[in-house]
Amino acid sequence: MYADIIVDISYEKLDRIFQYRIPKELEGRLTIGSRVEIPFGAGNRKISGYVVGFSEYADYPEEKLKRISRVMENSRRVDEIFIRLAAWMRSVYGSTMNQALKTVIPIKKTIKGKEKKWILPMSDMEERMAGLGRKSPAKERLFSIVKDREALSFEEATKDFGISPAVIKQMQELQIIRLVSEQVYRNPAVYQKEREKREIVLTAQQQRIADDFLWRYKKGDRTTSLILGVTGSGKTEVYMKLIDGIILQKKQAIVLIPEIALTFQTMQRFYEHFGERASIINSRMSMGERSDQLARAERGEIDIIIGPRSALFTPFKHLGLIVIDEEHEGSYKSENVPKYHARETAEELARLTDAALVLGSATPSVESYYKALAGEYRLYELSERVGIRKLPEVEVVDLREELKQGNRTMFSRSLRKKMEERLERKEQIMLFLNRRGYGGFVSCRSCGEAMRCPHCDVGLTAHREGNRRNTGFRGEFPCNESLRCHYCGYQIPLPKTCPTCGSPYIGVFGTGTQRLEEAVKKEFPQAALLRMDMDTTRTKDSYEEILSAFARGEADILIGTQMIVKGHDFPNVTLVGVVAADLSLFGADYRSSEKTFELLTQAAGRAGRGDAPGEVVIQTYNPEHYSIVEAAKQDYKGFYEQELLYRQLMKYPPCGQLLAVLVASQEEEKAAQLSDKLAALTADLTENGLEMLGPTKAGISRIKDIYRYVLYYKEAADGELLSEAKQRMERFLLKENGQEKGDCMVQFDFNPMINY
DNA sequence: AGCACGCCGACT
DNA sequence: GTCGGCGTGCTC
Repeated sequence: MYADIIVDISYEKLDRIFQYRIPKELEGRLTIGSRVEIPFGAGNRKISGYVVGFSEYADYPEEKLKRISRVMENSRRVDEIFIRLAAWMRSVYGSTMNQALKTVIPIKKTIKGKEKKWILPMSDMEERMAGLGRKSPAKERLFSIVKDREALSFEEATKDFGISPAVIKQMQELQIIRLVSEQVYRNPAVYQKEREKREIVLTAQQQRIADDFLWRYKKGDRTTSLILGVTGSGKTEVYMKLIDGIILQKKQAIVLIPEIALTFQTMQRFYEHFGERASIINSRMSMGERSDQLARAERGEIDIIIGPRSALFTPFKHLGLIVIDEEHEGSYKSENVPKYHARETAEELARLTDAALVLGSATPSVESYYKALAGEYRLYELSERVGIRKLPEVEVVDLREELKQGNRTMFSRSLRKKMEERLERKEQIMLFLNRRGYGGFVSCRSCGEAMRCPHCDVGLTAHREGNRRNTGFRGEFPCNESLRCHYCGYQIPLPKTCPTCGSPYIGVFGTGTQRLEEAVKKEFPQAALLRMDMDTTRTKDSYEEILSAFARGEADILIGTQMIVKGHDFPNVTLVGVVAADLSLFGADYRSSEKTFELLTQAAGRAGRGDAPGEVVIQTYNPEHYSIVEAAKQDYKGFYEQELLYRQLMKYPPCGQLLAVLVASQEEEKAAQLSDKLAALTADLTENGLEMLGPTKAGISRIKDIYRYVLYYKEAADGELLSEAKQRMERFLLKENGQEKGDCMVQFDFNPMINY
């Protein structure tokens, strides 16, 4: 047996596995995660590394393998746990150990590798240069460059002036120059002034849940809990009470929140109660700020961290509780390899650390509710809304009827009437459309040819930059109308004539937020509008800006995509209009109904959170579809029952497991060949009940000139055959191709959230 | 990152 | 020849 070891040096080129012999005296004393001291490099200098696996055979000339010097007993438990977690992620999600480790322990690399280094001249550098005995042209060269300057970046020196790092290092030691690394540590969180902690007052229902959970926690029961709480039932208060309880036992807590809901309001509530013992991480923070927070956590200066998916990897020494709010959110699944799901990973982390996991949602994922009903999770229900707020009244409008009546606008008569009323009463309106951009695709009405991206196999979408105020564009596009690719960002001005046949009759089809905005402007010219979608929120803060502008009452109507329905309370909003509920219903995705139900339920929850009662209008061509019917009733369980039938029938999760294998290559032929090969490799498993779909060209068969083939596997039971299939493919790829070589890239994605 | 190897020009 | 500086490449 040999040990696979990752070297504890923060340098990219060393970021891979090295194999070592295991000396007799250490046999059986090493586990994955052990920290060891090893001889490394030509000088056999002693460095530390982590055992990340064991191999029976050496992949490297056996005689060259060195022996592990010793185990470092004082290795930190946290590291060990994260390495085990990475090993778990590797085997479950199919990535390399390094990719997994990078996701789990990102600090080391970033803190040393990413910061910018500067070379500064020293005041007495001339004398020191003169003091050099021998001639040294490279030093002279650097000297002449630096002496007239304030500073020179390290990169510039090595790349542009061809000075090697060795020389720079020497000159630093000779005190001719000075090296400064730029670390921008802006003051991170805006801390509350010392003030009285705000105590949490719970309703009887909330209190019962908290008591029951903490009682079981003290007994050592670590069953995962699912809190099904209708919107406005005060899940956050319950979380805070649970955290209070585990802090009393000297434990720490991680609270995961979807990035989009990480608003100032949310953090405020935690700060008000927990003060400086709580800290927040978000994607707007610089690497420095982020690792600063993680260091504080490791030192035990904080007890609670609140953040998105990646906050899961906060190195607490005494983790006791992980809370995942809005657990159904798609953003908990990583888009990057390893494509881990925060919920599943949190479950494993909780197991490794003996922490408890609490999930919460008004519309739990079908998977989680299924487990709760099966008794695998403990189910808690919060059915009462806090205060006396009533559920909004929901009206479903059949757009087919509207069409029959000759109404061809985007607004049904009912929605229009209600909008007029609100505008008169100076109340606010939200219009929700599950689609971005100005319109759908652009095509020629003469020859029927659609405008497509030359690099990605998708249609281009039209964008109009008329309304500068809200668009977030800073005038970098000269044209007023443009065609853009949503995948690679390719952009051309909107052609006046068809590039294929020359006809001037080209037009924009479909609907989008910009189109809706124009329609509203035409119908309600007196109303002030704000629009929020991917295009108006390019910059990190514009999201917050738009929402707070709306909260301040600077506009009567907020138009937007799903972004506007998450989090945020707008007390003055009394009408929510879902303009076309079907848009998310027919995505070629088994989660379409679930997504639609979630979005509609959330959208409805936005109305009438203040004193005025709220109304919701859902416009649809499918008024009898269960996700619309049940969303209108705000009935999660009703939706779940019908959705489960569909999942059972189709063997989709939770009644089955899916594995998507994506094979990508610059050369289409190679991707096709490899995907065929992988299919052949696993073909015999179909006899045992594994279903294989494909391989075929991916739905988007080309992105940025990389061809994509996809292979789907489906299994009714526990996913054992899927793992078997994945393992076979991995082994094959490692042998034949060495992971990514062979000009192909292969990615595994379990129960994917997207369509390939 | 740190170390050694080998090249190259300069000087004994 | 030989010595030191400098770039390059490797590290199980």
